[in-house]
Amino acid sequence: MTAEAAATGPHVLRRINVAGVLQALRDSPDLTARVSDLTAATGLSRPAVTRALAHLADAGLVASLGVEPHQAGRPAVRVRFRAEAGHVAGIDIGPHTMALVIADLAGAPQAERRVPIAPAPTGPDLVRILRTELADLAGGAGVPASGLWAVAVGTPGVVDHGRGEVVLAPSIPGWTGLPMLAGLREWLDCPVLLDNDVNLAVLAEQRTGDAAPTLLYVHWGERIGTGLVIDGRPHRGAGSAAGELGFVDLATPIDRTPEPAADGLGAFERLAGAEAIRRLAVESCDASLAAALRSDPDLRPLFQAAADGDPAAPPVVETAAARFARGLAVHLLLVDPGVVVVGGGLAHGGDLLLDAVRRHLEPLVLAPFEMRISGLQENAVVTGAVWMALDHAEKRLATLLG
Amino acid sequence: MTAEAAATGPHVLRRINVAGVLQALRDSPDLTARVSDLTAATGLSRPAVTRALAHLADAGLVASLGVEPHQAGRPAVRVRFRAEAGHVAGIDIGPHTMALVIADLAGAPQAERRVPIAPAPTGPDLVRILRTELADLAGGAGVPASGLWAVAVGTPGVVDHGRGEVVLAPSIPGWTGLPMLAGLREWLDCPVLLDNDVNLAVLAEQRTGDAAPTLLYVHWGERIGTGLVIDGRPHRGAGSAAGELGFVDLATPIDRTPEPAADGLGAFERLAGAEAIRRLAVESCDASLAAALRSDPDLRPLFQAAADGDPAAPPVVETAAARFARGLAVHLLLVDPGVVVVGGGLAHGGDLLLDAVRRHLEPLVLAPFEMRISGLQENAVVTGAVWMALDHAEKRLATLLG
DNA sequence: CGTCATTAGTAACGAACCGTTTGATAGTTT
DNA sequence: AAACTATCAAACGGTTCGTTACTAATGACG
Repeated sequence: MTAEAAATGPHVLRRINVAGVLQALRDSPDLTARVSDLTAATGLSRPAVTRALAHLADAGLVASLGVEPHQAGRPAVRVRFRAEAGHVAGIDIGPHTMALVIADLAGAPQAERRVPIAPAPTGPDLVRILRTELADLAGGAGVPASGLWAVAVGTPGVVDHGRGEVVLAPSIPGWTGLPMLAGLREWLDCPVLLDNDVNLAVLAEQRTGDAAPTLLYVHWGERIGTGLVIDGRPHRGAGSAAGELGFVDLATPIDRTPEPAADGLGAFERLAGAEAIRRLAVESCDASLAAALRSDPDLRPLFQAAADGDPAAPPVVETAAARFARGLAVHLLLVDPGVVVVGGGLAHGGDLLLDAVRRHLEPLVLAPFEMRISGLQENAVVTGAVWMALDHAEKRLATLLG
Repeated sequence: MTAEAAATGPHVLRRINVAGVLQALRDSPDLTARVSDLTAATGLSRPAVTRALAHLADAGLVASLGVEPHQAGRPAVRVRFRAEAGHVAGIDIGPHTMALVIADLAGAPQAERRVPIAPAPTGPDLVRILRTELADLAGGAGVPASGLWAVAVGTPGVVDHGRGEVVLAPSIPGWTGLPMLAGLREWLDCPVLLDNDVNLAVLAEQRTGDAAPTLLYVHWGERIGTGLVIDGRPHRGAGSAAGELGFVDLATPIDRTPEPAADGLGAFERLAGAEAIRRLAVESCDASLAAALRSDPDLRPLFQAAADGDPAAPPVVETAAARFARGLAVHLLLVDPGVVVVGGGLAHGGDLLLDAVRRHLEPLVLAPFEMRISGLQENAVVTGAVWMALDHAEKRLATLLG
């Protein structure tokens, strides 16, 4: 048995056509359609569509809505995709909060929750919280645990998506190599996927946003990292280590050997990360603003000051934009993604900051690009987790068509 | 008509199965197989395979080889993929030579030729040479012009692969925006594809080499550029401008604005390109070696000197490796390709040079990687062009299965 | 109020494909 | 020469689709 590339009979044809009808139904507005709509969309004959719908109804994936308002002739029966036939969960394990969303097969959220996490949690702590909250959330939404078709979890750190294991997570003790997924899979009896949070954020931006097939997401906060979607699929790299813009070294002169990092941050993060910008601002701004920035890592006061005409703020914004542009330019030169979405704490800088970045970027790159602020913000990672779980749920859906 | 996603009848099933049988045959060693081999490989029944082979024979894509030596029982008939049913051409338009290869559908070269090009050619010159040489080569190989299913052309510069147009080619006057492809297509009556030479070189490395699905090719010569294959498909970027490692600026201090280039080279090319290395060597090596390097841009004497124990050579090699590592590290951090293949003039440095690069690279990156010298060297681009033409020929092959 | 036009759904038929079964064929081995 | 083995070819039943003809349901109009 080498490839098994070929089909083996008419029943395969039926499966293809049933899948096609289902696809057409799910692509329809409101997830409902008349039989005639489906014949037009699939190119199949009416009897073939009817047969396919009968199969889908047997599998519990479509239901009839009865007759609909009509103009002339016999009223058509509307059929509906039963999105409630299955559910998925997306989970974002962030540094301070855990976000959970349960969505149906159409991706519509059925229940969501944000749980604050006590400082300095350990890996086992997080697993415990996750299990408690997920069970409670699912129960409240009337979704039995067996009704979950797939669960996707996003976490900071380096994640081996293939093996579903956290490879490196400096900020959470006891998180690396934890047999978390095995336990969750056993408990939930469904696939549990794990991925880097930035990878999930890109996915969310790409699916939810303007649907450019290739897109670069840049997390610009204290840490700096990028996620890349190429032709609709996340690019993680051979060792799940792509997107480490934060570790690019633009500071050390070319013929000097870079020093190893002492604080766990990457070279570019030390130059252009939120903490670096904050320190710049504290040094150069007047007393009241400096005091505000000294007490709180949030940079919004800085951007507010710039918007209000404080003369000390613009040079800081300018420097931040210039440095960030130097790093981003490298990525654009190497990958040319066409569309860049910026998220993270610095996204609060808005177009004020982004316009400065664009201005500095323009002479450094060779190809045109678009750049915008993330529209999802703190929901990006959960949303991406839901999308990834949905992608996986397709496989289970396919088995129901036989 | 939105998607037409579904199949529409048993004939589609037949097409799938015929394609599967053909695939199994083409995957067989020597491109030949017995009927029983094909039933095992495809999972189809013997009559189904026989029917499929009859269709393929009608289309001219398979032929019988008669009975074969046997052990016991009735001797089996061997069938053969008729690779000579169609041909493709790959063409590499380099700065000094034009290389042409005509290959059959199996990718086996039927005729090849390298033509020196007089210095400073114009675009129309190149088109004239291409047409003459291609017609002559095809004629000599017994392949009528109408027997070409696809032609792929690789050229330096920025190429819009989608529209098949040279966007930017600083070194060849009258090459940009030339309606070359329209003319060639009309003459040849087959698809003519155009792509950047580095993109084709990667493709060749990926298909010919150890078949890692994701691979980064770095051309390290006077110019520096990279090509990327992700999951078997070339990544060109949204604006066909990916892979411009040569323009990455690692020299300008972070808070200074980079100067626009005066010589057409990129910032990293001015640091680590062949010309920069040569100048370094001329300055620091002793008289005889310096003289050799002054008169000839070829760097092989430098590497020879290093291998022979000349004390002046290692520091130059070391500096070159260190600088190159700094640039390559950026690419590895952002994309994590896993496998890096180095081509171009500096590839003559061999493992002597590459070991130094590996040593400098190791503390700069986060994920493991393999790095090796290109095995194809000056044939990389033509070979890649043949592969790309073959990829396109698949479409025509598919139409023959109906 | 009845008829007609219009649209939706259903049943029957023929065509195409696949897999299984059965029988014929061409060699080798005993 | 007979037995054996693996391959090839033909016939049959099952599944799927598309086409065609027919029935069903509703609004418009006389």
